[in-house]
Amino acid sequence: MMQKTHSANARTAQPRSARPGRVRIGDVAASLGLTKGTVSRALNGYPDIAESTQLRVKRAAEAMGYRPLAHAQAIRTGRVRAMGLIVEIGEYDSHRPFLAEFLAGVTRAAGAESWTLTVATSVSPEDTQTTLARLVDEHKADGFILPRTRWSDPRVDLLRAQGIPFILYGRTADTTGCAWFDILGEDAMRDAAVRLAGQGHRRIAFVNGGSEYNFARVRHEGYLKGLEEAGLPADPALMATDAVTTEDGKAAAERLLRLDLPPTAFVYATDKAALGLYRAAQDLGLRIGSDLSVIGYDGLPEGAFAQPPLTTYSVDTAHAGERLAAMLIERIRGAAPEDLRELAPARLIARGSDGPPALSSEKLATLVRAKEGHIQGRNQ
Amino acid sequence: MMQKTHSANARTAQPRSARPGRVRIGDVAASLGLTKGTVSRALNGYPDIAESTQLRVKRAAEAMGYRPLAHAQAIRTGRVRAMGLIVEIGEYDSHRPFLAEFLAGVTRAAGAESWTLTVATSVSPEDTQTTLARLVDEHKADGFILPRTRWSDPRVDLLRAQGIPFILYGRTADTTGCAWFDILGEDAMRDAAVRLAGQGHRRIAFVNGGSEYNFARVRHEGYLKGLEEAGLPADPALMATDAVTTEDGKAAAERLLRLDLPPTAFVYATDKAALGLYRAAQDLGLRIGSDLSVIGYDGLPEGAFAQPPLTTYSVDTAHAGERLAAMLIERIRGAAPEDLRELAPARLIARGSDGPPALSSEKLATLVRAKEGHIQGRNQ
DNA sequence: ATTTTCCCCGAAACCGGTTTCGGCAAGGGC
DNA sequence: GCCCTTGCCGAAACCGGTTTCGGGGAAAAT
Repeated sequence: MMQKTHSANARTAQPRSARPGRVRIGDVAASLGLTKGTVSRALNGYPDIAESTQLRVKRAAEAMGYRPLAHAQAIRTGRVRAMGLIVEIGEYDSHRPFLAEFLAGVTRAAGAESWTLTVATSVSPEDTQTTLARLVDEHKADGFILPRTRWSDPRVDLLRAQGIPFILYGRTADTTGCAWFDILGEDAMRDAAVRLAGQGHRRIAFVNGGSEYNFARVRHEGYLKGLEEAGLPADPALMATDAVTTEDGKAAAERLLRLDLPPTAFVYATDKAALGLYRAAQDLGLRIGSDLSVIGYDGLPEGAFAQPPLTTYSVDTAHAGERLAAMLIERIRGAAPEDLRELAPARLIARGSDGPPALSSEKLATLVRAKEGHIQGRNQ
Repeated sequence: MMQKTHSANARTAQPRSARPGRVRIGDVAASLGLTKGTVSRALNGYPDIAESTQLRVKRAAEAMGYRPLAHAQAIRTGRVRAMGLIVEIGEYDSHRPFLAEFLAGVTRAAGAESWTLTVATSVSPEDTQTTLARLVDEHKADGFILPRTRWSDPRVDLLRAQGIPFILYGRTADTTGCAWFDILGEDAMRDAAVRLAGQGHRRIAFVNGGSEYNFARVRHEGYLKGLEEAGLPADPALMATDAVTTEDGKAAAERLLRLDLPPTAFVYATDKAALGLYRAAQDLGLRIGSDLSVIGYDGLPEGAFAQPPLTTYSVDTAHAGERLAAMLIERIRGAAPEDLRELAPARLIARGSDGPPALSSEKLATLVRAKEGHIQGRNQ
């Protein structure tokens, strides 16, 4: 192993350490007849440096193009000015479509403070823990953004135990020491249910996402609250869980439509799953927006291209990233976690997938049964 | 500004630098009765340390859970063990769907060597330059992955001038000092043309992507080569450029189909644009896979769900990321750029969007004209 | 038996910053 | 006129590693 390193070093034949030509703090100091300690304090705004000197130093540093090495500062300050993000990339990963926007938001806010973002990926929760531990051990980041919060989240346990700052995108069970930013998915689901009830729907189904995540919990609560506000009974038969993919969403829709009294309206916790209803409807010859109403959540671009375009509660993912990054920096700088808790609403994008029911549940049931018999007959 | 920092420090009230409880190299040394210099050399496999000592040290370090601080090493070695990636997120960004896979590949390979990835985003080429300069100045990365290479690429100029290692995802005009990994888009386009010709098509159109990128250049060449191999003439009227979005792809298709002798087959440089042909075909009442044939490129997931599913040349983006990261590390360790140039083929996924032409160009032309007149008539 | 060689390792410098400590000079109070 | 602040900066320690240099001791050569 050493051989490798040695020969490599030999080949590059560069001066043993940093880039040549780089201007160091000593250079700035020398050019001003000061010591590097003074320059450092001046640049960092210490109060025991004369205002005039401070200005002189800053001007000179600017002119000479001096930029302190982040890792050289880090050795003393213990801060690398970087935040960590571990993206869990499963087989069917639902934040894939938002990743670019999210990163854009995070890096924009981070860059504004001259921070950077260290990204890692993982394929499973266990892998996430391992990777997180490595980043922590090597201190590659001063704090972490934890997306897709689980109800009981091992990442939180790890970081809390080590006393490392973090911020959640989402909420979690044990809130002690937790800062977070989250979207009010519960409000969206509540509004969706109320909206559909207002259109005349009486049987409104709810298809939830992966139940290990916290967002599923709060969205479910919101849906229930919506029913309550609308004066509708909560029927467990009308609720499905763990619809992650479009296929899942389709399967859930089919099951619900085969009920004796099927729902005429559907609230989906995710757009991706909601698109499954479109396929189920197509198979059954039902028209979305009249025979069936559906409201989704996320603001997935594909939803806008569906026929009819999907009514949804859209999340500003870039903004979420920005807030998370900014808040994490505050947290690392010492702000109390209790003061860093922010919730933002999702925004309704009313499109064509919901409206007054064209059929009663009874009529819908006969229609479905007729079609199903037909399909079965064909298949046999 | 200082006030802020000061009060923040006071609030956290942590020991002034690194985490308490962290085991440092001195601790390992003390526990073995050695000096930290010796421990460092032992861990880094220097040949002037006795084999037995080396083993003893490594075992102790392992047992004590010692992990050197990356930035503490960096101050002397000049290496932070991190690579940089700047993702340009424009309005219609075509690598968005691949970003997750790409990051997965990059971080997998990087993590295998205990490297990390620093990600930044930008909104324009100018922004990219600024961001790149900042990362370079602060030495947040030892080298960079440059995706979406342009024919003349300012990022290359900047890094070359500063002597900072980089690797291209794609190729560029001036290859001096450049290492790269790329997909043989030219071969894919050539094969696509030959394949369509083999199915009996005589007029094969080509709809290219953004012409500022190098990939457009090579894919165009491949298409021309394919025509030549098939013994077909190259007709400039059958070629379109800069189709970035699905809308662009649709517009290009419509223009081409209005020709006196429209093409019966289309080679698209990107799947995203190719999906535009589906919309154009739908409007004109033409069936894809018989009336019109189309072959795309990228392996976009949406293509599989189109009706009929899109035949395409699929790119293994995760693999590309892995190779790029691994090669960049080699480059940084001193390998010559000339030895780090790798090309991989795209893989044909034959689906239902291509086949023998059901109509001649002449018949197709009358069909289109009839339909167009109809639409115009309706619109007026 | 002495000298030379070589193998190991300790001591100390070094990397590029930050932070502590102390001292000098000017200003203020008595 | 003297002492005590106060403001400002230099000197030096420090952070956690890496790398250079040199020397002690055992083995090999003479």
